[in-house]
Amino acid sequence: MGMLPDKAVPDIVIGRLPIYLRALAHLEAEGQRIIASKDLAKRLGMSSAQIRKDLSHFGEFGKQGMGYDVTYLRDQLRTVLNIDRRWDVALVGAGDLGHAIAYYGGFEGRGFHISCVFDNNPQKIGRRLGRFEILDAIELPAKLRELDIRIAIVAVPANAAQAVVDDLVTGGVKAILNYAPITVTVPAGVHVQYIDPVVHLQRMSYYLE
Amino acid sequence: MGMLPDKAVPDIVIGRLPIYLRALAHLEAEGQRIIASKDLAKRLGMSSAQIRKDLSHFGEFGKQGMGYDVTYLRDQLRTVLNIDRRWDVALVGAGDLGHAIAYYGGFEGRGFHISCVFDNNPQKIGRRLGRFEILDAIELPAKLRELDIRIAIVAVPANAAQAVVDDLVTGGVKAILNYAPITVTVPAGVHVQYIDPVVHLQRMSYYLE
DNA sequence: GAGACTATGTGAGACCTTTCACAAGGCCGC
DNA sequence: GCGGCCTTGTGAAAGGTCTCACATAGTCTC
Repeated sequence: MGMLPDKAVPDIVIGRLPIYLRALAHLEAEGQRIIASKDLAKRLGMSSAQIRKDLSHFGEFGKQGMGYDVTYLRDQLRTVLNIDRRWDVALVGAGDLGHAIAYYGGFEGRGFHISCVFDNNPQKIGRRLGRFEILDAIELPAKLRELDIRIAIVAVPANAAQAVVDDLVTGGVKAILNYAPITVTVPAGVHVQYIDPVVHLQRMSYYLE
Repeated sequence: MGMLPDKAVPDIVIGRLPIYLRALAHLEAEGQRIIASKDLAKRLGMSSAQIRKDLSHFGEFGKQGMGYDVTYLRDQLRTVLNIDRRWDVALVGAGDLGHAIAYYGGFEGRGFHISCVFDNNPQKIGRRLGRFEILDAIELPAKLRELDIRIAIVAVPANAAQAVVDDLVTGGVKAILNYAPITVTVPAGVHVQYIDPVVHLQRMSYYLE
């Protein structure tokens, strides 16, 4: 009945697009107008064929003999990644880590905007964290629905993370960036990405000595 | 002449070991003595066969009919990952991000210990950041060799990151955790892992709407 | 405007990773 | 100690990803 969907693009390809996008932003800042897959590949430490094949999932963005127009390709990738708009993001956890995230200036200009901060500590609720008033985590699901928020960042201790994630899912969140050092469970259709610096360090220490 | 090396274990397998280790630490804290691959897999949202095959690269750690002894497997994974010891880590960058990292309590107890902090800002050099005196980044390579440091964390702005990484490599560092939002180039044999929260968010925003 | 050069987009094949499915081995109750 | 039950460790097969290499199409020089 409906048209057949394109075969889904592999997630591993999606994962590389933000890397390409980041490199293109730097190239543009450097004033470079055109970039060949070979040169981009060199910069990123990968093969040019991989870049070309990745991009080919979404269209033909290059010019044979020339390469890619930096600005055009950047705009195309933004569209593909759904960041040709600004996403509001909820931050849960107003401790040291939440503090650092709330003050981090790198979200604006790359598609994201922290719009509210939650904590469950009565000492903190109602206080300010930078430009935010800290909201009561008990209101999490209701507030998320009210603000129509789809993305959240979790910066709470490991033992609170699963409960927070459950509340986020109840509130309609579909994408979670989890700084808590624990693997959480979510229903199908909800995406989770993890940031645990120790996991990265441990992965590299395997190769040491 | 020398004995043939075992076929190298795929890096993707190495990347999962810290996840297993983290889950085992939680299981142990919960008082669980034994865990079956099936139950661990459920907790981590993966297949039990993958866990068993991953572990089989390093030995036979389980008991048929029973599962794995939590403490024993945890110790074995620590040994495999070379974290049955403590690694000293250098932190470069004493800004907001460096501050948050220096104060993060999660390194101790998981194999790592921040042992020195560098910055290139004359206003900061000589001041204190928590328990650290901030050292002059100009002395990076010499100091790293003196202290025999193999692992570093980069928390400087993107435009300074490549120069810092080059200094780290000169100083003998073999593993770099890079918080700067830029892909850096390193010689073969040096490992880099990236933490850029925006990259993670962008990857998930593809699936939204 | 013709020829030399360059870089894309892409099938085909090589290579890598995951899953399947089962033999082998260990526990438990009676 | 025997039968039933359970889970590991692992070849083989299936599935996924990357690289190769080239036809195609565009640029640039003269």
